[in-house]
Amino acid sequence: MSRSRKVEPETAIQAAMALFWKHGYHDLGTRQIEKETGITRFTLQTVYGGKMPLFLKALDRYLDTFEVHAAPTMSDGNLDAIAAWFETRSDPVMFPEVTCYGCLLLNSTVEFVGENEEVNLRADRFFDMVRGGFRGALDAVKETGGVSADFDVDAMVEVLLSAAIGLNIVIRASGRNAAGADMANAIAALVRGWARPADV
Amino acid sequence: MSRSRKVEPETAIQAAMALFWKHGYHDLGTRQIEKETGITRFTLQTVYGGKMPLFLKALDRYLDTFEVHAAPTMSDGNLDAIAAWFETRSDPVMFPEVTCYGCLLLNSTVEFVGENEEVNLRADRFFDMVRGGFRGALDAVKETGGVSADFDVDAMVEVLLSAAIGLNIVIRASGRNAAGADMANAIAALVRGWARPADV
DNA sequence: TGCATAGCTATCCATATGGATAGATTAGTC
DNA sequence: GACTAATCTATCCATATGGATAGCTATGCA
Repeated sequence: MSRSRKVEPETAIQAAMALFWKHGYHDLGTRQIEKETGITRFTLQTVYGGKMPLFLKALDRYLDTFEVHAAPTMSDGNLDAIAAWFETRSDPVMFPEVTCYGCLLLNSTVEFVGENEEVNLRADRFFDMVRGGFRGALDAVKETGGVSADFDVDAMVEVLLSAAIGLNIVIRASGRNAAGADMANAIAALVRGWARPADV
Repeated sequence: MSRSRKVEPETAIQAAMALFWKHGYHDLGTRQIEKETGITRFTLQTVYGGKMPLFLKALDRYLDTFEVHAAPTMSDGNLDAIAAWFETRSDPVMFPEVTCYGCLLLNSTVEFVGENEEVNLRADRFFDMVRGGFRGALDAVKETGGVSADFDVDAMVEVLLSAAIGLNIVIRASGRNAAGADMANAIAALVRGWARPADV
């Protein structure tokens, strides 16, 4: 049979994802990828098809992980769960060493200005996931009477999305998750404030 | 005396600012700057000192303009003014052909990951301006009784900042100001909803 | 033990980058 | 009209980039 890969393909793509997360696409060279992930420049070409395909693979891996572990999916009808989702962001239990660089997909979206179709597809998936998560959560809250009857779910989904984006950008700007603490707490307070007055 | 510049220095820096706005720093070459602004590569070196100094000059110019024309400065104690500031963002009267690329300073902050001190200084100035603007506006509203007495100004400043950032990122992601309409309207609705119940 | 397969090392290449420089050109001044 | 100074044009340069290729090496089955 053949010779075995120097680094596990799975480990390799995780490492590549972390690199793109921090440096973005254009500011990361294939030689640096080789040095820091162990993926040979040869393998980068023959196995992954080049730098851009590897990048897209990293985006997909990011989205898969995000979907399972990080996306807002609280549908227990509790505003607190939404608030906590924001609070956790500034003090994450998982992967703090990469999440301090913000959100890989937001970063990529900013970098490519919506001019790369492949990146756009991933961005669409990402925004759908986040919007859908918030909508499901707020729908459940409204259904259980956690907010007043005239609460505009669609509008507040957009508000939550904007807040989530802002929080991630602020964190990236400083490179520290904790730098988003004030903002995260403020958003959490806003969300909790949506509780039906009688229930407070 | 000496020969006169091919393009007005003022026109040149405006054009350079627009280019950096769209393309960012790393993805814009000096030859492209030369072609699209009229700034000779020679002049870029001798007069502006190189690509990075020109970029920083563009950032400063952006901030100066932002401070005068775009920063939130409504201190009339009216929540509507704050709401309108967001609504205007998705249908700007001024410079729609560049504002559709988001906010130059946010873009730069994302690109440099807080690792360039000169860029950091500009980012600090920017965030101070926005936070200060929102705080002044909300303070005035609270003072005139436009919101309830227990309204947490500091927290809602952070909420507005996160919303403003999110809005600009969404717009950049699509390259169209109008793409931020739903989000802008939602944020405006949120702000108007802060009005003291008795006043609604 | 030998052979086939796939990965690795080490180059090579065309291109693009930011920057430097030398000679031509244009302006205002004496 | 000649001189001076700043800008322009046209190169040149060292470096870095993504990608391609040729020969070496390790792996596991026959």
